[in-house]
Amino acid sequence: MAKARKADAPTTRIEKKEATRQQLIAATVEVIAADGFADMTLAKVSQRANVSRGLVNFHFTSKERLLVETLRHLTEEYRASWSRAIAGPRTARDKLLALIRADFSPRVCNRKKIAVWYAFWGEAKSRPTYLEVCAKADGAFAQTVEELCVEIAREGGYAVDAALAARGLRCITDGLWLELLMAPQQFRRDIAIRTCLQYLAALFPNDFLGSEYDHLTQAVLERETPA
Amino acid sequence: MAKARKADAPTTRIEKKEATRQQLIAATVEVIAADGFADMTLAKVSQRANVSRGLVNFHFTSKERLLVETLRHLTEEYRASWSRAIAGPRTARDKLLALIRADFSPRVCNRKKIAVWYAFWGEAKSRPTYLEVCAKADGAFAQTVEELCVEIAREGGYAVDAALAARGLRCITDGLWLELLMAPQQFRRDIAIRTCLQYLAALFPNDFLGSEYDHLTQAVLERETPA
DNA sequence: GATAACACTGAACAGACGTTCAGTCAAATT
DNA sequence: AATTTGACTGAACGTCTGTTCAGTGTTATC
Repeated sequence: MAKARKADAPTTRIEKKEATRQQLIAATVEVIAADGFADMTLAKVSQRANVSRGLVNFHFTSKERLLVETLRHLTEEYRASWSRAIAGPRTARDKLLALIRADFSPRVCNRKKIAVWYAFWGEAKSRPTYLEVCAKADGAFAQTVEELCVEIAREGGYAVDAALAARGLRCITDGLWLELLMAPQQFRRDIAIRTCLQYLAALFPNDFLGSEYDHLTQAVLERETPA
Repeated sequence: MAKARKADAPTTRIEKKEATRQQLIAATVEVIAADGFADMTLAKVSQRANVSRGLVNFHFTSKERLLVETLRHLTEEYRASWSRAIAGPRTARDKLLALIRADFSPRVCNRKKIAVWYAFWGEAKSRPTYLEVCAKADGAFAQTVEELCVEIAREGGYAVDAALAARGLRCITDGLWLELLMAPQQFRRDIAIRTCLQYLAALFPNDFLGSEYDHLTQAVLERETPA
């Protein structure tokens, strides 16, 4: 029984270390979402993670570093979400639909996570490190959306500025996130997706307009129902 | 010379009181933009406003109240901006254009102000008062945009969901604000306005598309040049 | 011109904050 | 089995926080 152990309880030292590290990051997200950036405290984080006060500094050296690592975790999670989403479909049109689907998937698009995103964005101007971390992630996402729009415009023979179209789509999804944050009672996932589809249908009617419209919304929603 | 005094230096007590009150709110905006919500301190605010430490509590009772009043000031300033903008034009189309123009006017749409907006939004989930203040303002704005879209859709005979169209436009402007905050070097006012115009042109082609497209952008920009 | 009102000051206070570190104990190594 | 390693604890620290309040000087009132 030297190396044998229960499957769900990692006992090796490095596994355990990484586990509590993730636990601390998760607790940080919880605390920021619950109390806001200004009232986020290492005492609260360690309490929510069920560890001692001093452990955060042991793992992350300082509060600021913990925050940066939390932001990195968020961006990586988001990147993984959309990059997984576009891996399946073949056509640019279907990839774009998958991207929208991923953007409103409950895993990344829920009020708790979005509150944390906005908290970091609000601090970004005064802490350039946050800006840097976000810029890298946003840049990759923006480029992907733009490439898809370019391809759709080219293949469909649309006379639209694809870069502008891509920027518009990204803005709409960001704005919808804000609506979930600020007016959660009137936010509905299906309406959010319809807002995006309406935009795409207006710009690329041959690809997104018509009988498939409602069908698409439906299909997108069905895949989301788990949460 | 009983009541006579220099025009630019208010000397009556209530005038002076209101002046320093506004000074404190302005200083709060400055500090949040410069240091972020988490590092905003009454000591910094009073220092930037050139008043003593204890004065904030004299005027606003508590730090939290100062923040609420600052948010109220921001929402009121924004409301005044767009409501002044739509007062001039006659047609719904021109009102909508004026609304967009106002949304990107340097007076309300600059990186400092937007950083503060996002700071408050990031805290809104944990402080319902912020949510309440914003909800009222956003509700009025949303309704106005929707009414304009409804009128354009009806008069132009467009077969679009006007509510959805209005929501999309609001989201685009919000998203563009985020771009100014997070990627200021690549943000350009003319591109932002074009992004909105492209959206409107796609939904209401007869009103926003065609030869006037570039002309409109130009006209909008000319009015903005002062800043 | 005397009195009252009041915007404003700045030192003082208690509490909470991030950070440090000597000590602990279980897991890895020998 | 003995030893070393290192993740983890929790009390202690200096600092900075929002808030209070007795005192001050100017403005308004009588």
